[in-house]
Amino acid sequence: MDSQYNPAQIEPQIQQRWEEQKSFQVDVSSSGERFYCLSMFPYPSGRLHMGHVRNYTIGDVISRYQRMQGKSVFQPMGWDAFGLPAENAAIKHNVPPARWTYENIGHMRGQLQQLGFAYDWSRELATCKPEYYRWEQWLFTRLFERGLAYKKTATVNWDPVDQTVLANEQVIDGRGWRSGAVVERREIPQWFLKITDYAEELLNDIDRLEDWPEAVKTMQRNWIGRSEGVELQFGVENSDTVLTVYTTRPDTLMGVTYVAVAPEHALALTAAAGNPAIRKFVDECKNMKVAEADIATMAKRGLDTGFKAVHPITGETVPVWIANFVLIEYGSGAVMSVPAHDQRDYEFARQFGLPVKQVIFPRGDEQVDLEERAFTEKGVLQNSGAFSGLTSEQAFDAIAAHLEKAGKGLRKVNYRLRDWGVSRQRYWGAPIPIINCETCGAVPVPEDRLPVVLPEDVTFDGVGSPLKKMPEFYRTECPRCGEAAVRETDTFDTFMESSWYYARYLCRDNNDAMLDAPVNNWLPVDQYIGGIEHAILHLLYARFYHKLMRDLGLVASDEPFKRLLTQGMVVAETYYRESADGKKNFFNPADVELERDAKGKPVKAVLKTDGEPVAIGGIEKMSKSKNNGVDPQPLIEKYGADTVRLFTMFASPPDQALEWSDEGVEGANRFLKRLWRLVHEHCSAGVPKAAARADARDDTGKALRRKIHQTIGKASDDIGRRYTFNTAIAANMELVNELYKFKDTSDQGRAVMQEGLEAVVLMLSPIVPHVCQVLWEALGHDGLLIDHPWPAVDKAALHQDTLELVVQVNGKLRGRITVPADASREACEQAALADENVKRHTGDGAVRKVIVVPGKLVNIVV
RNA sequence: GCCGGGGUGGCGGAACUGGUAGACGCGCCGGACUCAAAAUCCGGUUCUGGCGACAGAGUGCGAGUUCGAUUCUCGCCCCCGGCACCA
Repeated sequence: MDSQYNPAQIEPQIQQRWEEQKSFQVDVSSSGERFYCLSMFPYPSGRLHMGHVRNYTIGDVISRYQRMQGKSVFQPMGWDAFGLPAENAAIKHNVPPARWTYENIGHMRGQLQQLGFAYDWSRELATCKPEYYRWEQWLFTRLFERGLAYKKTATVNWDPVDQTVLANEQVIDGRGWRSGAVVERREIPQWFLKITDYAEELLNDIDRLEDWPEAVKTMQRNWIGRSEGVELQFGVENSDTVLTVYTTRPDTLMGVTYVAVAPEHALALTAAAGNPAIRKFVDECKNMKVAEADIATMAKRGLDTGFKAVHPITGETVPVWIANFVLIEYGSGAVMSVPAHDQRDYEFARQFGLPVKQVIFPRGDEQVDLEERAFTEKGVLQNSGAFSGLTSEQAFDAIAAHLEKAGKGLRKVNYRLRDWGVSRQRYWGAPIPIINCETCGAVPVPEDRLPVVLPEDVTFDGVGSPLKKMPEFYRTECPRCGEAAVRETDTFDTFMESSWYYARYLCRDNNDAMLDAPVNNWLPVDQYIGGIEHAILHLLYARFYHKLMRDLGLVASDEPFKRLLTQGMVVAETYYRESADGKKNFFNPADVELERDAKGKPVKAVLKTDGEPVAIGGIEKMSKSKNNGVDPQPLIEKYGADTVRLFTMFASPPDQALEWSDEGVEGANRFLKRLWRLVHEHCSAGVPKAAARADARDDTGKALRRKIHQTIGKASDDIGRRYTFNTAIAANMELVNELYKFKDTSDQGRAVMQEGLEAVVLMLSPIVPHVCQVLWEALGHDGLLIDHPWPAVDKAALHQDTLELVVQVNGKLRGRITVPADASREACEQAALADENVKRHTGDGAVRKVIVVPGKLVNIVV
């Protein structure tokens, strides 16, 4: 071996050997124990960012570890290739989205290969290819036939100047990002998948996801949002309209003082027709975003329609108001309002001088001050006619029964979850396989005419979808009646592609079916890894899709992902200068130098190019807008893939945010060089014969062997069970420090050293596979390390004759004692009480109690 | 606003089941090697007081449970992720 660690030289060589031997190609039909390890595939944005490197290193470490456990491991990679950025790039650089995407894929594939990930590249897929999305189109037509896909109107952000629908992120301060025009809400017809039909199963099956993070499961439960309540009707005076509302608190029904409807509600439109002020208000309500966060935080606005709603029990009337926060899409677009017992209703009533009627009173002596806020807890009913005196729980049943008997209401289980809108008014996506015929309506494209291929050679001007300007695409004939008809020009939400790719990897080349039988040998995915930002949408849609595919007989399991690891974000310091107009101009951390005080605390940051100071802006998620992204490419070139992999695994546990640090990368590289030198030094004196058994008799040798096997135990648990790769690495660094101190050059000593070095190389190999392969060979082994089993703990080496115990007096640390490993409680107690410093603190005080925690501590209570 | 997560030295983090707070790394300080620098090696490094032995304080803030709390309970503050058309 070379005396110098030279990653630029060894990494391509090792990668080439893996490739030549097809080390990571998997025979899907092979038998034996299987492990499917999947990282969320990337959007091909152009270059890998640190988030990708982190995600894929985690997956690679788990894959390589599982392989060392003797399993057949499948780890694929592909491209979530449809999406908005390709269209933005097309507008900006005048390049077709397809070309831009394929070029990005080419570049990023090269970067992934440089990082040495153990992917089966023979199964790579890209979702923008017709061979992929044809099956998604096929599935959609099946769902359409089953009534699981349907069309209804939905609200979108409409840019009146660009004549286009905007994504929420394209609406900035209420205006279109390109046109600057005030964005309007607009209702347009769109396709939906009935995920609500699966709400109950999606909720119940969360309980079976034992190896998912609790946080993700809780978020999904809350997102689905099952509730039990009553759906009831208010009549409207001088109108045929019936206002249907849903409430989880029917016990508060007698406290209703008004009913609120959405600005788009039929009753609001009727009121607007005869009243210019109402008309104006309804129009103004259109100027708001569709995002829930914006709706929840915006100023509440309302106006009386003049209509009176008739209370379903008392027959009394209450006013009907239009409120901007009531959404036409959720439920019926109307809500009953009980200001005394709902905080939002309370604030609205206060703002507009509507009455507050208390009907629920606390059970105990709790004080209720309706001048301050609503009383939202349950209690006992008063002022509620026949229901007065009942508890909230009793009143729920009594009022529900009363309404049901009168035909004015029904108990109902409700879900917060809404059906999944899959239409996008965009070009770069999978075409929705529907033909609109004037006589036959929406007709699915027949199976033998799929895929509906997206034309890739397009000109892009940014106004509307190019598909709408391509008669050769949309002009067709109705598959049913043969008359001239028009193709759907909307495309699918890209979540459609990412909801089933994990299964398609296993039969990528099957052109006869979406999935085939052998995929079930590998599903569900054993380990899925991706960003926490996907905790709800992507992971819920994929679960839904899996159940759809199951019900179509395509998969045999109920859930797609057995174990889930959600990685934290990659964040970095931000630096900026403010220009005269108050605009912040951000600088990349790579271009900034820090000045520190005597303690090393950063006090000032200067730009490398001009030496002038820049402001330190705080740590944020790496992003283009803050210009704090660190490009992994130069780091790979400077330090090698192993160093980048080691740093990303060492800097923090995978589920927490990772803060970027150039010095940390330097440190990771230093450790690899240190390990290299240690092996080199050891081997330059000749490699001990494999037959020489490490069996130390002296104390230092025994202590080192104990450390070696303790480290194996810890690293096995950290990598195999806990997924705390940072602590596994730290444990190996400790071991390397111990090996450096070990100077015994006898045959016996060198055998222990050999044992220790082999253990470190094996344990680190999933994380830094290239350097470990070279060191493994230097240590006298032939062939590929990836096929060597994970090291085992020698229990005999762990034995200890004596233990150190901590002694506390009243819970404070006062001394340490060394006792035989098998010392009795009493012996530990005696030894503790005999300690000089302990004596000083116990003094003359009577010992009230002594707590002995075996192997850990003795606490003396005085 | 709602749902979820987080807050520990100068910094990233460790402490896994209520039991030694600060492992490991970075940074900084000192030393060795060198003509010198880099690299490397060795030592120190939570804060305060003390030559030291040691003592006091300390895990966002305020209370509580406990022999003992970073860990459990309650109330608050701040930061981050998601909120259905970014992926």
